[in-house]
Amino acid sequence: MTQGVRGTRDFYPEDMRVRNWLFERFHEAALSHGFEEYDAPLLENEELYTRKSGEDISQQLYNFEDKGGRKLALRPEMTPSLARMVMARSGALALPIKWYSIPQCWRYERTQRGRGREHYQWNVDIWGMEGVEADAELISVLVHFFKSVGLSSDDLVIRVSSRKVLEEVLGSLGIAGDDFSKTCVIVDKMDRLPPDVIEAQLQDLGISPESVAQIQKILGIGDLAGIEDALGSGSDAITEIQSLFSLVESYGAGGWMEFDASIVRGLAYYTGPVFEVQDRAGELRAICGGGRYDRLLGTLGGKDLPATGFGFGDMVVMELLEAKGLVPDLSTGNSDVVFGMGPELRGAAMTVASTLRSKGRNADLVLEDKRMKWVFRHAERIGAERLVMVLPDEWAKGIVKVKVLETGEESEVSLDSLC
RNA sequence: GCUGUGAUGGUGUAGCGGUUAGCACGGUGGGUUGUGGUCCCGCCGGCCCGGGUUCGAGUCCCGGUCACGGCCCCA
Repeated sequence: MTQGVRGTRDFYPEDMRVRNWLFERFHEAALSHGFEEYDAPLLENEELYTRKSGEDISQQLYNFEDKGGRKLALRPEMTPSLARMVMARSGALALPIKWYSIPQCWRYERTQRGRGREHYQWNVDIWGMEGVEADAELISVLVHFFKSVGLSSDDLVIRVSSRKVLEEVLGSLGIAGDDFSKTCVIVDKMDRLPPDVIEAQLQDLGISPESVAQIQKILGIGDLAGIEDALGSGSDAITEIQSLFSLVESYGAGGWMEFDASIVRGLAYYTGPVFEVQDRAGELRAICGGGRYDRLLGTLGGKDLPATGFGFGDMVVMELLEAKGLVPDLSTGNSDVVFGMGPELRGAAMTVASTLRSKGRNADLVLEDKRMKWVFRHAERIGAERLVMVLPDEWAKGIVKVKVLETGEESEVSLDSLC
């Protein structure tokens, strides 16, 4: 009876304080870079997510039929909703747009440590810019956030590649278009699935074992020089990646980023630079993932508009912050406890509380008949700064007693000068 | 889909065949106190459900339910 739905979390006030702290850092990092917040419904039509590219996301949809027989899904990610919103106003939006959101996202799957069926995912996206300047700006938002919670490039690394690297390799093998997207989804699983499974899936797409070996060799490259050797310095993919690294260097964030050809990402819609943030120790799942998706609107039936963005879940980063001792002790934010001695002073206590509140103090008024002992313990438990006592003799003279709890210092203050 | 571990007051836990089922927090009443944080005392409140083994089960066995992990998979 007291249990929530499997894979969901309750946020008690002490948990909510931490969540708000984290979200405030998200907001601040995005706002500091000129992004605006948006939101969309948690419920979407299922067809928004049922793509044809073999992505598992559609298998893990938290979906159902409503009373009108409509097939709906709880959003597993924010990007399709965002794409829908952008498409609906495609002619009217002043480009580029820089938007962010902290939506709750859902998926139906087996729960594990750090993986519920629900999480909050900070999404930051730029639409209407083709250049890697936009991708670099996203990296800057991320680095700003990490610094603001006390994480450094010793803790984290942003691993970057580009779908164009694979595109060039696969193109030379005669694989392009839809097959290319499907290949990316399979290649993304290479380090998780047995080689024969991967080979079988790739051969279904008409890719020979020799080509598979070629792909694997490219994916093993972990530095820019290596990939330049492999693709040739004139290649678009190389030029783009080099440009991105150079821009990130200008932001002063060069130390955070590394090239890694094995970063592919499991979503079919990526088209250009893709990245993941991982902990240096390699103990956690990816903290954040993102990339460029210039042709998503086209697949949804609209006109293409270049776009790039990332999604950043709240669970994995909290694990890291807790492990590093970076989650601060947060107080309840109550500054005053107001207590009227006895029922006849209840009204007076309300007047005092109102006065304090109008002066901008957070006042927790004791609404019941409680003993002084309880009031003190209560004030201590909620971490109040002061206890404001309305006592019979003093109140007769228009005075209240104010006690600073930490120091024990006590003073008598008239209602007029109370603040 | 496969698998492991667990379930004891409201919360967190100890107990591993015979205990008045212990402790801490909480709630409540009282003592001390300046009607006053600490401290001290009393009280409230519990063995997930159903079978079985046993003279006797919170404890062992079987089934169920739920929870938390791991694998598979992964926005």
